[in-house]
Amino acid sequence: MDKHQVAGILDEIGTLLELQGENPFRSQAYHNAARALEQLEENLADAVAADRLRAIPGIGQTLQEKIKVLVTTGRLPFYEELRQKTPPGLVRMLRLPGMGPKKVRALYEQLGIEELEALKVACQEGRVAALKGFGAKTQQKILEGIDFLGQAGQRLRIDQARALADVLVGQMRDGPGIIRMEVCGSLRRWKETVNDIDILLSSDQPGPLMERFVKLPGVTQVVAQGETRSSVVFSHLLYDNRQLVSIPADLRVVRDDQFPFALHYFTGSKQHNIAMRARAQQHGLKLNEYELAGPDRRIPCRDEADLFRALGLAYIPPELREHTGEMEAAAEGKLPQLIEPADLRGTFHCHTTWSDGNAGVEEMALAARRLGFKYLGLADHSQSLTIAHGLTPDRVRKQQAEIDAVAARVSGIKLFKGIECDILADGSLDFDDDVLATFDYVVASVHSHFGQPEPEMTARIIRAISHPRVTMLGHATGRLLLRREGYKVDLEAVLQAAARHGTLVEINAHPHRLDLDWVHCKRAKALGVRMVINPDAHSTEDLALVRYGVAVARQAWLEKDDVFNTRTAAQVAKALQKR
DNA sequence: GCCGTTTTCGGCCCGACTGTTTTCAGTCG
Repeated sequence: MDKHQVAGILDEIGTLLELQGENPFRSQAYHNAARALEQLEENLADAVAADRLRAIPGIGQTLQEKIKVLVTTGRLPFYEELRQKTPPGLVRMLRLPGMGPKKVRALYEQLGIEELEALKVACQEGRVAALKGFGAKTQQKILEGIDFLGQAGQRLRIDQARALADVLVGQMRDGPGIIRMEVCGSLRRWKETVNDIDILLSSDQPGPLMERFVKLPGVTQVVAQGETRSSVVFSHLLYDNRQLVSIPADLRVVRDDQFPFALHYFTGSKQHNIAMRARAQQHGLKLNEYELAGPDRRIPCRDEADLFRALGLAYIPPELREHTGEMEAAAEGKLPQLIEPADLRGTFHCHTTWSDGNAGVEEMALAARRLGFKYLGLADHSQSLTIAHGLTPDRVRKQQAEIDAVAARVSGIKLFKGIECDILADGSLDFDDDVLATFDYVVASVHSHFGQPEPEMTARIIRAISHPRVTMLGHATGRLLLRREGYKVDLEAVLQAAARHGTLVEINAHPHRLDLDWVHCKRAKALGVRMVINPDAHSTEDLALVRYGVAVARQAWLEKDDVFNTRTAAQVAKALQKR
């Protein structure tokens, strides 16, 4: 059982305990432990074997033992008993907005409702409104919530949420009365997926702004409207008007002198905030979303940097605010100089119409130049991937001739000739050495036999990346975002092999299949692996997706030198030649 | 269930908003 599975079970236990009406701090302890496990960099089985779990903050004696049982036996009697006495439908009912464990429990105990479908019927028959503590409005909200869950209610990918946030902010900006405005929450921390959009603004007249917000075009539901905070559901068409995407959006308004505190507070994460409040307490101060204050004085701050400084901390970038050691590092002045989007000088994993891309070589080159890139690596698919028009050796020659021709025509951008070469089932490569030798670089990727058992998949990838012609490993885990699945691979072993052979490992930045997450990247860095941020671009627009890769790199505390494509074109050319 | 330079017991962030209440519990972030 890997750490994600164990973390999932601990999370579920926490939820089940809430539904049992347990001490909330006890259930919280399970959620906290789940979070801690997700961020574990090393292999969970190793940590268990070496008795290192206890050292992780949030995991004590009891949880260490439960995790150990789970990892070694794959089961946990305590969990199974808990599941037995809680109908699984109750967990789904918790996802309804405004429904917490107490309400779900009341519905179950007093009406015997244990499924969303039964709840809907009970609402329609008016039985819910008759319950003590419930009423007509609650009943109506539940019905709306069931509807919303049916059509949306899912976490959104960050690229979709950003697009919607841009629309919302743009619409708000058109009006008067706004002093400062910022998108905060998990969106500002660049999490892969987000639950909602949080917008914070400062103003002297919150009332009219609230009115405007809830009446914006695209607002399909007003969930709450107060003097300083409103919640709506916002819907917008994305992808050339082909897909309607909905997401809850919150607006909060504060006075301008409160803005830095509110910005920090609403950016989170929750764990980071709790740690910050504790630190404020150690300084004899109280921190909330409005102020940092002692018993007899308020400490004025113009921006977040002032706030951190007042607590003896260097400025912590939003991407680092996950309570994973950033406070300690900031206190000791040991925060890294994070890689910046502008540090990227080019990218490598890009397809063209020669295989399954939808733009030609020249179009891609021009688009890369417009983005300010100094070089672009073209890496179409190799011959085995027939479904994607993989290049045969003959077409490789023709494509390379075209790249030379485009390079001669287009100035200001250097083109590298690459290939995304399939790793065949046995770990051999899809071209003979004489063909491989014609490329500036080779990205090796798995595109077939995804179902191989872990040992075979691992051996296959390690064999491929130890090949002297292979420059970088493409989508190392094949992880698909939202579905969270990839191929089964011992990533630790793969990263160690990459470190041994000096193989670059790609941070695949395409939001659809973001591959290495920040925990993986931290581990990779610790093992001495250098990374490369690639968008797996199939269109000119996809090139801009490297920004998401930069976000992952920042979350992993990577600096400019940790990432290969921060080098100049000349440095890249030299490095590739040496191989 | 976790945690400890005020603590091994008694805390555990805290304020806004809603709905059902008549002073507050539940939910959310």
